Amino acid sequence: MGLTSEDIERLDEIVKRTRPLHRGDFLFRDGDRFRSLYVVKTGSVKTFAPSPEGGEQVLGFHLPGEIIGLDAIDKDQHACSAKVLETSAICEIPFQRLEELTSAIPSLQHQMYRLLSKEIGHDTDMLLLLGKKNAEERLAAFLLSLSQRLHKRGLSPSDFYLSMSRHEIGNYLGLAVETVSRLFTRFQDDGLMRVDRKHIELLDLPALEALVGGNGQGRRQNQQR
Amino acid sequence: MGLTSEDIERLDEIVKRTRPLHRGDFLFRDGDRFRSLYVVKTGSVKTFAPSPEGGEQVLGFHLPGEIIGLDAIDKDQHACSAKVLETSAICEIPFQRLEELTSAIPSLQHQMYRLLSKEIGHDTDMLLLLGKKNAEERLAAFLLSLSQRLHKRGLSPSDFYLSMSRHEIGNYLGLAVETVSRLFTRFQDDGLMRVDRKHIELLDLPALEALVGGNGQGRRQNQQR
DNA sequence: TGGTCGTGTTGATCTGGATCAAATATCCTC
DNA sequence: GAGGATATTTGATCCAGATCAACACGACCA
Repeated sequence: MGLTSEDIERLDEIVKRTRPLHRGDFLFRDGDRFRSLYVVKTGSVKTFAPSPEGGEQVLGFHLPGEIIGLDAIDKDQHACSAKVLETSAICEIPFQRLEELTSAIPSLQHQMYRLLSKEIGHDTDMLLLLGKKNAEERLAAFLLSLSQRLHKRGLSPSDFYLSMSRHEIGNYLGLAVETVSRLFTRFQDDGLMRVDRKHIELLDLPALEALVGGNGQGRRQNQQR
Repeated sequence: MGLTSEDIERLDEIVKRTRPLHRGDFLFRDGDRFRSLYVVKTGSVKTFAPSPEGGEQVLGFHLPGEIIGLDAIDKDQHACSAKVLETSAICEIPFQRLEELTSAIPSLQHQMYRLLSKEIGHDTDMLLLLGKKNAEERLAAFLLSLSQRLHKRGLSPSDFYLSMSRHEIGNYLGLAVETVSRLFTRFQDDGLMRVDRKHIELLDLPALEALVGGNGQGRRQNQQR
């Protein structure tokens, strides 16, 4: 990424490795002072924000290689909580130190801008998903997203375990638990995947992609074409 | 914001003022190479992304003081289009130049991080809105958001014109045009606001806030409490 | 003055997915 | 390994909001 090995070393110096965290542990809670970004090394983390009615909105599931906490820079305070879904190794990067480093290393600064920008892009994708896609498309998109992200880390794109509950999946996708459950059943019946508890096998990636893509016509066809 | 007048001047030097743009003009289209960020001085702009089915998702409406294009840094290419909604004055900031400047001015770099982070925060709010709120709450939130943003720029928080169509509002909020129209009528009947064509008068801000806030119970109560 | 087009409103109907209700299946805890 | 709490699944019903279908305005123009 345009960083010299010396740069990498300097970056490496400010990263704190914490001992493994376990299911249910918090990286931070909403309202906490913002100090660090976190990077998932192994395991998974969910972030979620309280909604005014007392419920919560799951904002994302974070897999190895992904960064958490970027939304807190603005207000210097976390607006969401991050909870570990399974035993995980997480790195902590004190933001103050990182910021100093990025001032000194232009290519690192550029990477930071890209990282923040990429996060906006993800959110945009979610907006499209929540605004325009039906239940089936949402779940297919979710499964494919997991698949692709795991694959990027060298893991199997078609055989993996879900570390989150159906409840959390539903919350994330704006669907009721029951709908998620029914869709898993339907997808299995249709030969798209095999589901056993938390264990997922995607049998027909192309078909799932077609579902997300453009064949099905979204929520009928809602709004502007 | 921790910038000296000299800093401001250097920043000012790289900003391009373009002649006024008119309704329908594009700042950029999705797929365009990313070169600059844009800041609305007066008027308004909508950004929207194509959805696979051929429709589009309105991603945001941008009012004076707001910045456009941050999502394109990552891929060095725009993933959405930006269209002017009414005669508007827009500033262009070549990103390359800005990036050089932020390397030299730490407080400006910090502002950039905050800006990007804030954008993520906005998107997060929208996710919550689309994922957990019903039609009524969405429209109330939309109106209040406009109100607050206009007020921040010294304009009336309760009396303004909508530069976007009902269609665009619906698309943005994940609602059908008809629903938006009906809600305007209902809000008016309930004495919350006065609507005349594009002209809006908010008569009862507190009541609107209550609608968004926590009294109504969202989409019933959906998902986790 | 009348016609056409785009936008907005209003009414009737339909439906995807939420809710409600129950029956399992898993998971802990001691 | 029994017993209670939690998660998941499945079935029945309901309803907010989408869709379908007219109709009402302007705005603009010939």
